[in-house]
Amino acid sequence: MKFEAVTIKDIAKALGVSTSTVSRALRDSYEISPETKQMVIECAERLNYRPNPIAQSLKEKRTRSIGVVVCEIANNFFSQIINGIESIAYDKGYNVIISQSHESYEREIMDLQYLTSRSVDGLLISLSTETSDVSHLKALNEKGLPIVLFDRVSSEINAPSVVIDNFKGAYEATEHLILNGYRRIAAISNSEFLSISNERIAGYKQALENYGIAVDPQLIKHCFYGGMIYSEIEEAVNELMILKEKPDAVFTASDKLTTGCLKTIKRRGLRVPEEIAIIGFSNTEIAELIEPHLSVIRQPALEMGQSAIQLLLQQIESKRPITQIEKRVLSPELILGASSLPRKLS
Amino acid sequence: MKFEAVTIKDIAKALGVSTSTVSRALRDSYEISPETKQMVIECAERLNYRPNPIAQSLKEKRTRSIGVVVCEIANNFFSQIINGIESIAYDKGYNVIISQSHESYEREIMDLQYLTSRSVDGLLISLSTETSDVSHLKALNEKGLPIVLFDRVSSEINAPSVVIDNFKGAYEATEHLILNGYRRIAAISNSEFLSISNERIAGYKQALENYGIAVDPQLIKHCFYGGMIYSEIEEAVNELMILKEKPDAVFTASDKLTTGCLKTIKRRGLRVPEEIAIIGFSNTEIAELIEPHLSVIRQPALEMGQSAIQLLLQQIESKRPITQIEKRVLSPELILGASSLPRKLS
DNA sequence: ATCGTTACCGGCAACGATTGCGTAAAAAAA
DNA sequence: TTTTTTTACGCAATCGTTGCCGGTAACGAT
Repeated sequence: MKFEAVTIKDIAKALGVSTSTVSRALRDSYEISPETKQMVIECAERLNYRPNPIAQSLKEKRTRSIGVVVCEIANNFFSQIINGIESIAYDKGYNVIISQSHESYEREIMDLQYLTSRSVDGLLISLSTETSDVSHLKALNEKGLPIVLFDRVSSEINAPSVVIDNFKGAYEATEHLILNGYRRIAAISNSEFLSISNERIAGYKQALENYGIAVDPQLIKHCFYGGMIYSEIEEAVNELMILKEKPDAVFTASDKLTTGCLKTIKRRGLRVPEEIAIIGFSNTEIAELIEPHLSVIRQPALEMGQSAIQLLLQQIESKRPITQIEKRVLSPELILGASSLPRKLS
Repeated sequence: MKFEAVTIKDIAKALGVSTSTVSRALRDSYEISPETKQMVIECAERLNYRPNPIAQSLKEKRTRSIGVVVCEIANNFFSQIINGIESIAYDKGYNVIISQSHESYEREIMDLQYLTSRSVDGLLISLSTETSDVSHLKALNEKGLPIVLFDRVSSEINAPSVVIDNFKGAYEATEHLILNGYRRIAAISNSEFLSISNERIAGYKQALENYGIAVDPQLIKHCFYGGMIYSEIEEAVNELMILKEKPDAVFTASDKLTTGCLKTIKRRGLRVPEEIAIIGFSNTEIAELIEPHLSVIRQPALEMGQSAIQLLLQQIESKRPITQIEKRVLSPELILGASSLPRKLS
């Protein structure tokens, strides 16, 4: 398939027919006699012919490949999503081209440029932290490139999306802490520019309000890079712990933040949950191994990936542009461990 | 870039020159006058022209894309490797097409078929557990497809490779256990068909022998799917724990095996390291959060990915076939925690 | 005998970019 | 002024595949 690839011409020459005939025979056209078809198909098999997808792409203006942009591959949540995407794409004969934005707006633009220049048939993207202006995506979408947003979305783009019910996840986690007796609950979240971040903080606030606890802005920390840089988390935790009224619990809004926060807490020698309880978003598969067992809000990452690519393929393979913009909302799951056990009053 | 992509023809028409002139001007050919070049370049920018890589591929018989086959994306070790691959590929203008074999030989064959039919310029692969026959890869390689093997390799294929010094990692881990006073050291490893598995077990055995400890076959367990199926590990541990002479320590030979084994041990309520010590290969970023802190052999995954793609690009971009088959060996790193602390004699 | 169908198949062009070859015009050499 | 050289560009083929148009033979109908 590399140097001496067999082409339709070789078959034509071998059989003494025209390339058009071969092409049609292979595509099972009605205007080719059964005998010729038979002959062509046999010859193709004998020569181990594989159609050249490059040439097909050039003609048909489709590449059967889709682009995926995430901030980071080496991340439980995103690698699980990619797993979901890949599995379905594979079944449908599409291939997946992966790019990382590393949370950089510029890099995201570059990625997109690159992917579109490679003529992907569609795009799956979770926005970078730095991305506040989405006009590049809007432009692409309006030009007719099928796009599906997932996880970190933007309402400005008129495209289907798959998200987690972030509000609910955060609300339930916070409520759980409240019901277990915690009152000064801190929140550590990603950049405030991120959709997911705001929704999660909103859920957190709503829970506090519903239970008559005042929201204290001092207790809300944002880590711009979402914990990609560990010192960011460390600083946030430190700032919380030097408060006059220290928090008795903390809610963390992402995977890296959760593990990073716990790491800092442990390094400071604080006992969990006695001195500070913790619950957070995380897709780690080893919450059970962490001491104390970590209470987590788990996101259905695999399903998210599958949903996203399904929506995309649906869009790609439908002839007419979709008018109905579907927005799928998946529910996160609360998995309770010992890190948020009922508060023991001392 | 989707519907009304600007082509070289559009520029030619707009400027009243031929497409060849445009092409040559854009490629900075010496036979185009500076003024014309200037004009063409300006026009190209104005129209936001992007060369169509599909057409280029068809002509140049290269796609600037490389295929990657791993058993599983959602795995710390492999996602870190992919991160390394992607970062360098991106810089060099290549894109990365990812496939998962899910440890299945058949699926691996399919993946390969798919990737080669997409005319990737090169291939990066870590063999599936089930793969014992590598003739498909040999054939591909001999046909001229540049291949680099990583992690799970086969000596039958005449291609560059990047591996971890598995023997050393296992040896040092086992030695560490011995020096800390453990004597009945069990080993849980992947399928015995896997190169890495054998090397790690060999290192384990060598360490035992060097310290005058007899190798007990009963203490060596193989999990065919390397822990993809949790029950496999559970069973292995259970078998070890019903032995008359129970092990006092266990060495685990992969990420999933390590965490899975610890999970089982914890579920059985065994104290670590008092009742059983553990050390194993793992690339988790949160070993520190695990109680007791997990002693791990950490593999330089990012570097492995980077090394592999460098070797591949080197091969792709060199005119003549490489005669020197390079085999890079990276050193694993022992990171000691509390799970393998010196044995307290009771 | 002529015409219209039907069944089959080939030629040509096109997708977008690149390139060897040819050549007109300009510049240099005679 | 004529010849040669250089400069600068166009033509057409090519990569592998497919779509459109057209053509031919065979056959039955008129």
